[in-house]
This record gives sequence, structure tokens and C-alpha cells, in this order.
Amino acid sequence: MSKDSRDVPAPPWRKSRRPAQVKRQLSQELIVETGLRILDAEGFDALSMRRVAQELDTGPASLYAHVSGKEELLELIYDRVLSEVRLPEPDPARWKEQLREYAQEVHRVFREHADVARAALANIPTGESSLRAGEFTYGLLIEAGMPPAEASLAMDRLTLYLVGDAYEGSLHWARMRAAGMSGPEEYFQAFVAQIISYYQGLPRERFPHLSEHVMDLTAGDGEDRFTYGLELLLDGIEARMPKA
Amino acid sequence: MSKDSRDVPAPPWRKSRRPAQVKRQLSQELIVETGLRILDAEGFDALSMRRVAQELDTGPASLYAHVSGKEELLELIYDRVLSEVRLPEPDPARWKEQLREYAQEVHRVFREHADVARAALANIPTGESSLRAGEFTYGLLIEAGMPPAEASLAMDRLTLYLVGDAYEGSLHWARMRAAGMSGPEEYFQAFVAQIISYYQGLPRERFPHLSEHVMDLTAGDGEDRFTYGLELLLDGIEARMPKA
DNA sequence: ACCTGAACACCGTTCAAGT
DNA sequence: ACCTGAACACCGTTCAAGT
Repeated sequence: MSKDSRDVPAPPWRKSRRPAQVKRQLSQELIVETGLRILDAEGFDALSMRRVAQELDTGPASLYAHVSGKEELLELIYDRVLSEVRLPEPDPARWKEQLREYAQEVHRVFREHADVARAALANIPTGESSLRAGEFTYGLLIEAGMPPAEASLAMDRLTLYLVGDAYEGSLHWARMRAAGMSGPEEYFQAFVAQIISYYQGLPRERFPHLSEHVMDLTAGDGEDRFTYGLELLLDGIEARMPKA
Repeated sequence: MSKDSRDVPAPPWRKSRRPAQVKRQLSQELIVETGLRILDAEGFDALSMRRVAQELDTGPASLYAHVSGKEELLELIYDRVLSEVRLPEPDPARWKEQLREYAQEVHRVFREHADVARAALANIPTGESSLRAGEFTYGLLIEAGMPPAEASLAMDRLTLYLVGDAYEGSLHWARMRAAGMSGPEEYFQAFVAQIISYYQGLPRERFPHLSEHVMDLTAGDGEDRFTYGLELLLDGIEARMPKA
């Protein structure tokens, strides 16, 4: 699985599966890609230094020549994922649409790498891709006319929202995986069913609204919820934007 | 440290420090309180089943009679913390003020238990206190006139914001602790200084806005940021509230 | 029913030793 | 400079055995 598929089978008399001269050189990039592959395939809990090392046919200590530790590895993986975010040419006159498109694009990328958000919160962006994204949003708000001090706050909160939502989503993925389910539909079904029966059993005197509107409480999927919150934020920002 | 301070010193000829008949009985409540104490004093990373057991003078296996595992323990601690949130009598005519006060109250409680948010994301509220809080916000929105389906989305996003912000804050706390710093001021100082010098060193052609407004980017503290985002959300909700 | 010791299958990181 | 094996100090959970 970790082997390059172009490899030819080793002859049975060879003792080491991967002779020294063919063995891949370690490098930070290789370590990051390997980590991301594990993250995508098996989730956050499966990502460990030892596991990455194993995948690269070496011991965990070898990684420390290229990466200062697990925390740095997670930051590098995060920035690697952010590099998949495509940014348009900024057009401040269309700041709201562009911010919306940007947010949906980040959301899309985070959905493809479900667990990477768990490596992201509270990281001041310092990687190449994080900085690109930051410059884009910040420039857009400022060129649209927002004072820089306020634009800082708005950008900060928007970023928190994107990462927070993705983080929440990744915890759902983890639960799904733990339950050994095949896909989101099955998980969603089972999960919603559980909640419905739980909420319906609540004492109606003490929880009148929760118990009355069970179906509404369990209606929206992740996309609906994400979009609703995004529009709340964008509208709030728009209301604060100085009139042109 | 884990011993009750009213305890009298044991006579030197007694072999076991805590004789069986005096030993505290284990109970779910005791385990939760012990876990919360560790969380508050030493942070999320210090909280382990083994550590809780040690604090209670027993082995980790003993906890499993009262708690299904670490995940459940975290949920119980979370609900225990939420029980400190004080709720007013709902007054739908003042829904916005009450929601604002509620959010600030949750924020205050989360600040006193910095790391508990890390136990919270993606948990559908099922504990007593979570349900109370949910009934309060949901009822307020509905009685103020919002359709139940939309109120579900609004409540969900507001909750995500509260927990996400607290989570981010707790990661800062963890870093502070790891750096062996005495308090938030020192951490904040050092952290901001780092960011300032980093951003100032950025190539100005590629990151014109970020490098120009370094002081604005590092200006707001956690409270400013929290309040700004909260007002964004509340304004967005207000704009969607049917006119009375 | 509740508690326990011992074991299992893992962690991240360090360090002296090798090349 | 880069890589390694072995060790250190931890994890969460299970299980057979005790009371």
C-alpha cells in the first residue's frame, strides 16, 4: 500500500524488502505528503509520528531530522491543504460575492481533507498558502472600504468560522469511522434517528420547544448549516461596510 | 494535593496511606469533579484516565465501572461546566439582548474552564445543562417570531461560534503553559511581538495589505474579537427576524 | 456490583551511536 | 548531515480474578 505501484516484486532470496540504494530519501515534503495521505484515508487519530515513519519504512526518530515534532508536521499538512484553495483576481467592488466564493472554496477543500481542520485552530497563519489566503481576504475588505482595524476582526472571525465548522465536521467523520459505517448517508441516518428518539422522549413541560420541533432541529445537513452561518456573517459584515 | 486538607496525618506504623474503610467511594460525580479539577489546573493534555485514577488512589481500570470511557468522561465534564451558566427568565421581546447576555455568560464560564471546549465540539447536547441552554436559546428565537426550521440553524451556528471561539482560546492557553509562562499578559506580549516581527519581514510586493497593517492585525484581544463576531451573528439573525 | 493488577497495543520524543 | 535502535515516560482499554 505504501509501495510505489511501479515496483517490481522483489526476488525471494533478497532479504531486505527495500534495498538501501532504492530506498526513498526522506524529505520534509515526503513526510508531509505521507502524513496527509494517512489523515485523508484513516483520520486524525490514525496520524502518528510512528505511523508516518512506518509508512516510510523507517523508525520514528528519523523524522526528527526534517520536522521539529508532531505539531510542526500538523502545521505543514495544514498549509499543504490550503495550497489547494484557488483564489480569483481580487475585485473589491464584488467583495461580498468573492468572500462568499472564497469561503465556499475553503469549505470544499476542507471537506476533501476532512480531518485537517483539527490541525488548524489557533495557528496564526505563517505558511505560504495561509498567507496567500490572508492577503486575499484582508485586501478585499480594505479595498472595499473597511477600516484596517475592523477588517482584521472581520477576517479573524470569518477564518474561525471556516475552521470551526470544518473541525466539527471532522469529529462527525471520526464517529462515523469508529462506528464502522460505510458512508455519510448511513451515518447521518443513524445519527438523526438517535437524536429524534432522544428528543422525543424529553419531558415536554421542561423542554417544550425542543420536544415540539424535533423534525426542524434535525432537518438541515452540513451544507445548509454552513451556508446559513456564512450568510449571517457576510450580512453582518455588509451592514458594517461604509457605503460607497 | 489530592488529599483532603482536613485529614489528620497517618501514624507512621500504618502501612497503607489511606485505609480501606476511610477511602472515598468512587462515583461518577467524584470522577467528573476530579477530571474537571485536572483540566482547570493543568490543561487538556494532562487529563487522562490514568491521571484521574491516580488522583483517586486507584488504578485506571476502576473508572470503567462508572464511566464508559474517556469520551463519556469528557462529555460529562462538559455538561458539568455548562451547569454553571445562569439563565434569565426568557423575554422574547428582548431576544437580542438576552441572546447577547447568554453568549457572554457562556463565554465567561468557558473562560473560567479554559480547556473544556476541547471536549465539546460535535456533541449533540444530551446532558441536563446542555438541554437547558438549548431550550433557552431555541425558545427565545421561536417566541420572538422566527420559524422553527430557521431557528434551528441560527441556534446551531451560535453554539458553534461559542464553542469554536473557546476552543481557539484553549489552544492559546495550552501554548502558554507549554512555554512555561506565568500569565496571559506575558504570553500575549511575547506572541504579539513574534507575529509583528514576522509580518513585518514579509515581502511587501506579494503581501501588501498584511505587511502594511501589522499593528491593526495584532490589535484586538480575545474579548474584542469574541464580541465583534457575536455582534456580526446577532445582527445577521436580527435582519432575518420577521418584523413584529 | 464494584474494584483490582497485569497485560496489550499503542503514543511522542530523546539520545548515544553509527554512516 | 542524516539516519537508526533502544529506551523513557507515558497513553486508553480489556480481562480474568478477586471481594
